[in-house]
This record gives sequence, C-alpha cells and structure tokens, in this order.
Amino acid sequence: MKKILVVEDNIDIHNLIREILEKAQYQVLNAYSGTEALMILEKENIDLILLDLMLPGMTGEEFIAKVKNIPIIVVSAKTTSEDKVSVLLSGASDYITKPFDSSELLARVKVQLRTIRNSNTIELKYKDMFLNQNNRCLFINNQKITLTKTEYAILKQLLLNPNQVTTKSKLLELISNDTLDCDENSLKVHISNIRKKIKSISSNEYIESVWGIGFKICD
Amino acid sequence: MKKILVVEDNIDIHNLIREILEKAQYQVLNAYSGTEALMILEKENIDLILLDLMLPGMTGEEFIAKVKNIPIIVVSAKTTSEDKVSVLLSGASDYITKPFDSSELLARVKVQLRTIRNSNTIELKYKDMFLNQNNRCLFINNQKITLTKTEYAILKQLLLNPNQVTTKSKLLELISNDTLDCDENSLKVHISNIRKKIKSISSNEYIESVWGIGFKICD
DNA sequence: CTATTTCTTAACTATTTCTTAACAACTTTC
DNA sequence: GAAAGTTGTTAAGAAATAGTTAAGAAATAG
Repeated sequence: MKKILVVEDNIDIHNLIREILEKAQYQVLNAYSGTEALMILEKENIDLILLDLMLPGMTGEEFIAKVKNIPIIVVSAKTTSEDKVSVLLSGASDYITKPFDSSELLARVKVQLRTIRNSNTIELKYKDMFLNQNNRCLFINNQKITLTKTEYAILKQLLLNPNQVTTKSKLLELISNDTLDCDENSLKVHISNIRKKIKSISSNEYIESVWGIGFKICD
Repeated sequence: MKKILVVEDNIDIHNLIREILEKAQYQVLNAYSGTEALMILEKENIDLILLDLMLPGMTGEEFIAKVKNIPIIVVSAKTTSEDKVSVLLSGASDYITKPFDSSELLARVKVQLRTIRNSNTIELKYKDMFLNQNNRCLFINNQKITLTKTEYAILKQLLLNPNQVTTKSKLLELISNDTLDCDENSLKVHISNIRKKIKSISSNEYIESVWGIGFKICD
C-alpha cells in the first residue's frame, strides 16, 4: 500500500483530500505545516507528497527544495501560468488548481506512483530493442534472442546507461565471476557474439565501440 | 540534447510547438499520424512524446498503449476531467489543454525530462558546440562528430578553459600516453584533424592558434 | 557420468588511430 | 622583401586496438 503525505493547513480541504485518497486505498499521512511534513519524511517512507503552497512558516518552494527523490503534486489556489511554472521548475512533479476534480486528482496521483523509480520496470528499452529482465531474453522487432549469462550482463549494463560509454574495465569487472581471471580478449569475444546474434535478425548496429575506452549503445 | 517527438496533425499547432521547443534547445522530431510516430520510435531513441489526441487513423489511447517507457504529454483541446482521467490512466504522464501557455508547456516538458537517468548528462558547452562527456561525442547544430581519444582530450582541455590559451606543452602532456614520445608535429596534425571534422558540418572557426604559445577557443 | 552449453584462450585478420616526414602557407624580424 | 621561425596540410607507414574464428577448458544440466 502506497503512503501519501498530505501537507495542507486548511482542515476542510485536508479532510476532503484524505477522504478521496483513502477511498482509493492509499495510506494517508497528515501534516499541517512544512516543518511538520519534513519531520514525518525523516521517519516514514513516503511515496508521494500532496502539497498546498500557502503554508504557515515555510513557503512551498522552500519545502520543495528540501525534498529529494519523492514526487510532489502541488495543489494550489493560484491559477496563473507564472505560479505553475515557478513551482514546476523548482522541483514539483505536477500542479493541480483548486477547485479540483477528485477523479483527476486520483489520476494524477496514479501517474506519479507509476514512475520508473517506483515501478521496477522489467523491460529495458532502446529504440526497437527490449531486454526482458525476467526471462533474460532480448527482443528486436518482436523476435526473441536468447542470451547467455554474460551476454545478458553486458547488454544490461549498456542498456542501463544509454548514450554513455561503459569502460572495458567496468565490463570486465561485471563479467568476471569474482575470479578476475578473464581478460580483454574474452570480452571482445562476448561482444562479437552478441553482435552476431543481433545481426541475425536486424540490420541495425546497436553496440558501438569507443576506441581505447570501451563500448556504448548510442544514437 | 534531448529528443522530443511531436505527434500532431494540425500543421499550425505543430509548427508552434516545434518553434517553442527548438527555441529551448530541444531536438524536435515530427510525426503527423500515430503510425508514423511508431515508425520513428523504432528507429530513434526518443526522450519524450508530445501527443495530440485527435489523430488520423489511430486514437490517442491506442497509441499510448503501444508506447513503453517513454513519457507522453498529451496536448488536447478536450478540457473535461473525464478526458484527462482516461488518458492519464491509460498511460500518459501529463495532460495540457489547448490553448496552452508556452512557458507552462516548457516547464511540464522539463519535469518529464528531469528523471534520475536524464539528469546526469555532463556536457561542456561553447556557443553551439556541445561536448558530451558521457559518450565522448561532439555536437554542432545537432550533428554528431565522433572524436578519437586524443582529439577528445584536446577539445575537452580547450573547452574547459575557454577564452584562455592552452600551451602546446600542456596539450602535449595531455596526449602523450606515458611515453612522451610524441612531438609538436603530432599535435599539429591532431588539431588539423579536429578542425577538418568541424569544418565538415560548420563554417565557424572554433579553435584559434596563438602564435608561439598554443591554442584557444574564444569569442 | 555424460551431454550440452558457455566461457576462455590463442592465433590471426581487419581496422582505426597515431606518428612521422615532406612540403606548403603564413608571421615575424631584420 | 628575404630569411627564419612557426603553423597547416597531406599522405604513408607504424603502432595500437578491435574483431573473428576455432578449439579446448570449465561449468551446467540431464
């Protein structure tokens, strides 16, 4: 069950929001000021924050700046674009104006709880290439390629860091099972084998070599 | 530089959106139907999709269902909560109603691009020249130039110290791999090769020589 | 224990990058 | 404006790295 922290000093609106969320099976925690909310954040593992901008003591922007890695939906009576923009740029993930529609509030809550960091994605995607982390298979154009353990490890590393060079030593570290007894030669063979498998069903080049450094999957 | 795919069949709105995004230094790709968009997604590595709901051939919901792992902002003339809710629940990440405010559009685009994975691109920028330190590529006018190890090292040094002369001996030190056996002649060739690569896609002169001292990148 | 798959090694080829060298072009100095 | 010094360009060969293949070793599955 997802935990949502509601930060709102107006009791009526607070209760309204809580009712909506609890009816949708979320666990709701309550804070009536920014400082109180920060205290709760230290103790609890919160998945999402609903924040009213006009709080006693601390401004909404100040509060947003102190929160890291938790999505924040601002619920505010301010309707101008300037307000929305400044809040969104300062770190909020969404902005809903009062009065709000309860179903829209719920939908936007679901969007935030459905992010990559919250849902462990089983598929790594790059262009038309999918690496399924359940069955360790690679799909290109819906065609399946079975990978060996090391081939999977190499591709996963590259797909986790697209448009980034992964050094040969990093890859070697990955594939050497504690022993550290495999060398660069071995890595070259693995890369070659992966490319051969890919080439059998697609004409695209996915793995690029970066001369003297390592490999990357890149535009 | 982030790639945004705009899916919209109305030419005027399409051009307006493209203009806004390009002014904000995003690379914009265009699709005028859902099927066209899906084709582009297979080839290109898109960071974000801006989608008009009313498309020829395929409904917005059908399109959204086919896209995985790429955030979608729906830009629609439909303003009812029901419309918003159904789209958000079917997989879109945000919903903007027409007519929209350009700064709010940009802010919401930034929110979607501000994920953990996207936030760690390290780029050295100079005028319209971007040296991406993740993939060691140089971009001028969105065109990619691949650099060799030494070319990258030289350009990085120059871009780290703009408007400043880097001495030839400093550069030699950089590029000589322990051996210290390369000479000034070699450096000249490298500089020449970098300039040749840049000249192939831009008429600007970036690297200036400082007679008797070294080189600089300068206004 | 055997059969199969996967990994590593080694020899070899192919490719890319770097250096060298010769020469052309440009600056400075006298 | 000629000489000396410096920079720029080009091409070719050297050096470094990447890629391929096949065979045997190691690991895994049956």
